Amino acid sequence: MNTYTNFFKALSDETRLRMLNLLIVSESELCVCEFTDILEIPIYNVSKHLKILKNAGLLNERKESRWVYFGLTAQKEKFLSLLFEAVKEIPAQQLKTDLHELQKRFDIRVEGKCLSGIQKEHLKN
Amino acid sequence: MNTYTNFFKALSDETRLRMLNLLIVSESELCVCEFTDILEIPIYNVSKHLKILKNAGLLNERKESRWVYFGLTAQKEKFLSLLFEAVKEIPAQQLKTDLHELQKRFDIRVEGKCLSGIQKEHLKN
DNA sequence: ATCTTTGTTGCGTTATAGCGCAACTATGCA
DNA sequence: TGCATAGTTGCGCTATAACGCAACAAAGAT
Repeated sequence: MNTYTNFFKALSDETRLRMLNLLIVSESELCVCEFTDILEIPIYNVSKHLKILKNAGLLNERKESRWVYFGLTAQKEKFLSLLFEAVKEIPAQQLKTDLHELQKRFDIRVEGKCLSGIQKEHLKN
Repeated sequence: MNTYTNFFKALSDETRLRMLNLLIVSESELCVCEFTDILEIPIYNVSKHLKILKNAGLLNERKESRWVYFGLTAQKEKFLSLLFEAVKEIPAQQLKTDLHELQKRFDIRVEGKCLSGIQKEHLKN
C-alpha cells in the first residue's frame, strides 16, 4: 500500500512530474546534466529529486564514465503503465516546452551519448 | 500544472487513496459516517480528507437532511479516467477489505440511503 | 426550546519535504 | 600528481501536512 502512495507522492512534485514526463514521452534515458539544463534547476536539486524517484522504484541508474543516466524501470505492473499513460495526457504547456528543450539536448549528443555537460553556468554547484 | 500535481498529492495519502478506491470501484456516493466506519478513523479526519479531495476537484458534495454524501466528479478528462483505472489495479489487501466493509454498509442502507450513523463509538467526536 | 445527531473548523503540536549552501566523492585529463 | 568536470550528500531553514482535541454549526427529534 505504501508502495503505491509513494508512487503518487513521487508525482506530486512539479519537478519530478516534469522529469517523468521527459522519460515517459522520450522513451529513453537522460543524464543528470541534461535534466539540469532542461528543467533549469540547480544540479543538486536534480540529483535529489532523481534519488526520490529512484527510491520509489520508478527509475534505475546507470553510470557511464563521468555521466550518470536515469531511465524508467521496466514496468510489468499494469498500474504503472496506466499511470504513465495518464502523465502523457497532461495538457500543461510546461511539459511541451520541456520536450522541445529535450530535443535540443538530444541534438548535441555524440553517438547517442551526453558529452557536453551543463550549459547553463548558474545551475552548476 | 499545479492542478495535476494536486491530483497526485491527493492520492499520495493512504486514507485518501482508500476513500477514492471505495468511490471508484463502487461507482456510487458515500456519506461521511460510512467512510468513518469503513476506514476506522475519527470523523473529524474523514471530514478533513474529504475536503482535500473536494478541493483538488476530485469529489463533489451533496447534502441530504443531516447526511452529507461525497461522490466522484464526472470526469471528462482522459487523465482522470486513466488515473482511476490505475487505482483499480492496486493489489493491496487493505483496499479489498475496505470494499468488503463497504458492502456491509450498503446492506444496512434504507432505500439506498444511509440512515444509520456511525456504528463505532470511538470514531465519533 | 432543548437535545441529539451529523458533520465541520480552528488551534497547537509534531513530522515530513523542499530549498540553498557548502563540503564531499569519483572519474578523466594534463 | 594536481586539476577540472559530473554528480552526491549533510546541514540548517522554512513551509506544508497530518493528527488530536475542543468548540462550533445545522438539521431533525422530543
